[in-house]
This record gives sequence, structure tokens and C-alpha cells, in this order.
Amino acid sequence: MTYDVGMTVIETRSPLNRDRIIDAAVTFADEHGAEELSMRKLGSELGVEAMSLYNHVANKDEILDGMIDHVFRAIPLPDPEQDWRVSVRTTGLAAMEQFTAHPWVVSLLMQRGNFGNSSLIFMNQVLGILRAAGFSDEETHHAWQMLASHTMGYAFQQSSGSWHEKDWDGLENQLSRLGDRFPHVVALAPLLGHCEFGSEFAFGLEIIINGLEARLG
Amino acid sequence: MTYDVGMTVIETRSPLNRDRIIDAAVTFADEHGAEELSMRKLGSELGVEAMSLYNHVANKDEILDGMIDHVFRAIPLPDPEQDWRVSVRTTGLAAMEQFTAHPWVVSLLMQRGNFGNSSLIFMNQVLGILRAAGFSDEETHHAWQMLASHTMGYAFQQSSGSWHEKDWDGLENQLSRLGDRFPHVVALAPLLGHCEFGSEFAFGLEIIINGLEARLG
DNA sequence: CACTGTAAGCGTACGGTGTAAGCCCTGTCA
DNA sequence: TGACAGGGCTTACACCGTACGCTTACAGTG
Repeated sequence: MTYDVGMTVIETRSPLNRDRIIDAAVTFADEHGAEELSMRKLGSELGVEAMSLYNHVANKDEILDGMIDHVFRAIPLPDPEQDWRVSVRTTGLAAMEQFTAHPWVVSLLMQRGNFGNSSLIFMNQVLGILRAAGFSDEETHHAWQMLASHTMGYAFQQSSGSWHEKDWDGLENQLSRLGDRFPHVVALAPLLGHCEFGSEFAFGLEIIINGLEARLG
Repeated sequence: MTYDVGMTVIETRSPLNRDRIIDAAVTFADEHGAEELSMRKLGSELGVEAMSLYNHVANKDEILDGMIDHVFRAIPLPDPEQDWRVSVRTTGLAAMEQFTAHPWVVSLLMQRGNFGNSSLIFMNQVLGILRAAGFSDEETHHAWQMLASHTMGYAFQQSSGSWHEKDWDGLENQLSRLGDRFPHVVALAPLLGHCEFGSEFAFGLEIIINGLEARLG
């Protein structure tokens, strides 16, 4: 934004920068999905040509990494003062909340790995809590893997989307058309189709926490 | 393969068909990764032009679905006569084995959902075992979600690959360069880097089976 | 004031993608 | 022999990420 003082106000577009680009990419992905995001579309979203983005980011991968980082930064860090079970529970739910709000991170994480700054901060905090709780290094490792898998797994299923209401009716027709070849699937179809992933996730999280606790000592 | 009987053997390429195309796609993805697969490359792999594939498949999506189906068909179905804990354990490990052999299915499943024929057969079998074991429909649903999440989650982490040996050295340098900002990550780095996903998966699977068993009755 | 160096934005172009449309060759059957 | 059908090939289109070079705007000097 530049002003000619005393003259007419020249309304130039606010200058581009990395953060604005990544923010725009995140909201674009939230609206249209990450696989729809292209440099040209992102540019036009910012009122700018595609190639102008390359003045602020090295390439598209840097944008994608930035988007992942953006999401991880939004997960509140667990409080090391609390009981580890509480920390793990609230952090798991918080992470799940972000993965639900930005379903595209899951596939992005799979393609690109997750070793941005924010995700390392997050991971470090959780590992620290587990170690402080008395887990050995091996046990901490097991616990982390398990918690991460559980979280990513549910986020995965939620974002893989075929169980969602959208094409659910079509699927139901398909299933009933397949008749009794899949009786158990058909019987559980209503539950599978309209399930609340949040509470499903919490259910499993409790089992895992209890299981880990039993391994402690 | 056509022969001019009594004359020289005319060595024409064996005719294309859906199965050969999908098989070729699977082996190509095993070698080069699924994101490298393109219609042109797949065609040239089969000694054929890209557009010729469209005489046997509707589009690339049908090939991708076929690849998913191919992998699920390779998972041996659990035996309904066995104890459900044994069935769940062996089936989980068998599924994980396939996901390890074909790491690309995980991201494919996420993009496309998993409701091909083979995956429905597989799912139906597992659901049937859980119901026969005495789980209610809701409990069966919970158990399925949890087992699926655990399996997909580990497969996910395994295929997301950043923890693998390849770029592990670079990552280790990066971590030590980041100094003591992430002490817990650095401390556990060796475990995280060289871990055996198979046994990690089995460890978590046992916790889940025990947790589910406790819910039974 | 002019001159110059720098950075940001733009336009063009290249090689890649999936696939629609049309051509041609060949095998099969009347 | 002639017609037909189907499989493979070629061409073409719209999209992608991005390398390259041009133009404009501005900051710092003399």
C-alpha cells in the first residue's frame, strides 16, 4: 500500500509475501481441496500472475510445506504440568480437530512427510510428556507411533470421504444391489455411513491410553 | 499370439486386456511409485501407445481402482472358524504385509476410497468375524474403525517415508543443527529412524485386541 | 536532477499430464 | 469378395509446474 501524500491515494494491491501466499493457499484448499490448487489459480486468487509467486517461494513444494506447517502451528501444545493421560487425550483431540478442519493435510502429509518446524515442536512436546511420565525411550517410541497412527488413521478415513453423506445414497443402492454377498457390510452400513468420527476417535484413544498405562511399570 | 501354421511364426505382441494393463500398472507402481504412473509410460511399458489403453479401460481412474482391488485380493481372508483374536491378528498382519509390499496403495486409498469388490469382500469377512465373536453392531463398528485406523495409520507412516534410511542422514544432520530446540526428538531419533514397522504394528495391535476384548461383555 | 542497481511482476514457452475424435489396418463372417 | 467391427495409432486440446527474459517501480548514489 503506497500513498502519494497530499495527492490522490494510489490504491496499489498490498504487496505479496510468503505468508500471504500460504494463507491464501490454505483457504483455497479448504474451499476447493488441495488437489485443485495450482499456481495459476492461487495467483489469480491473489490478483497476481502465477509466476509472480516465485518471487517469494522457491516452488510449489515450499507452499505445500508451508500449508502443513500452518496447520500444525494451530494445534495448541499440551501442558507438561498436567497428567500425561490428560495431555495425550486433549492433544489428540486438538490435532484431530485441525485435521478435520483441513482435511487435505492428511494426503499432503503422506506425500511430503511432516518435518516442518511446527510439527517438530509439536512432536517434541508430546515425546517430552511421555518421557516425563516415566516411559522408557522404547516405550515412548511405541506410544508415539501408536498415537500418531491412530490419529492419522482416523483422519485418513475421515478425509478419504467415501463414507460421507454425499455419495452415501449411491453406495447404499450399490450395496443393496449387491444383495446378500456382503450381509455384514449391509447390516453395518448405517453405522459406517453416518458415524461421528470425533467420538469414534475418542473411543479408540481411551483404549490406547489405558493400554499404554498398563505397560507403564 | 498368432501363428501361421507351417509358416514362420509371426511374433505379435500378446493382445492387451484389462488384467494385463492393471498388472503392468501394479508392477510399474511398485518400481517407480504410483505418482510416476502415467498413461503414456504405462503404454510404453506394454509396448503400446497411450490411447490404446482406452480400448480396455474407461479412464485412468478405472486403472487405479483396479490396482487397489489387486492388492486387496492378495490379502488372505481370515478363517471364521478360528478364535476372533487370532483372526484379527493374522488378518491385520497380512493386510499390513500387502501395504508394505505396495506402499502406493495407501495414498491411492486416500484419494479414491476403497469400495472395490475385493475390499468389500475383505471387510465383510472381518465384520462377520467380529459379530460372530459376540460384539454388538455398535461395538463391531467401533472395532472395525479402530483396526482400520491402526492399520492405515501404520501403513501411512511407513509409506510417508521421511523416517526411512534414505534421507535419514540428512535429517539427522538437520536435527543436530537445530541443536537443543528439540531434545526429545533428537534423543528418540535413532529409534524413530530405524524402527521396524512390522513389529511396531503388532505391538499396537495387541493393545487394541486386549482393549476390545475388555469391552466384550 | 540523472544514473544505476535491484527486485517484483508479467508474458512466453517447454515439456509433461489425461483424454476426445478420427483414421487405418486387420481379422471375421456373410 | 465385400462389409463390418474392433484394436491400435495419430492428432489435438486444455491443463499443469516452471525456466527464461522483459518491463516497470523504486532506493540509493553522484
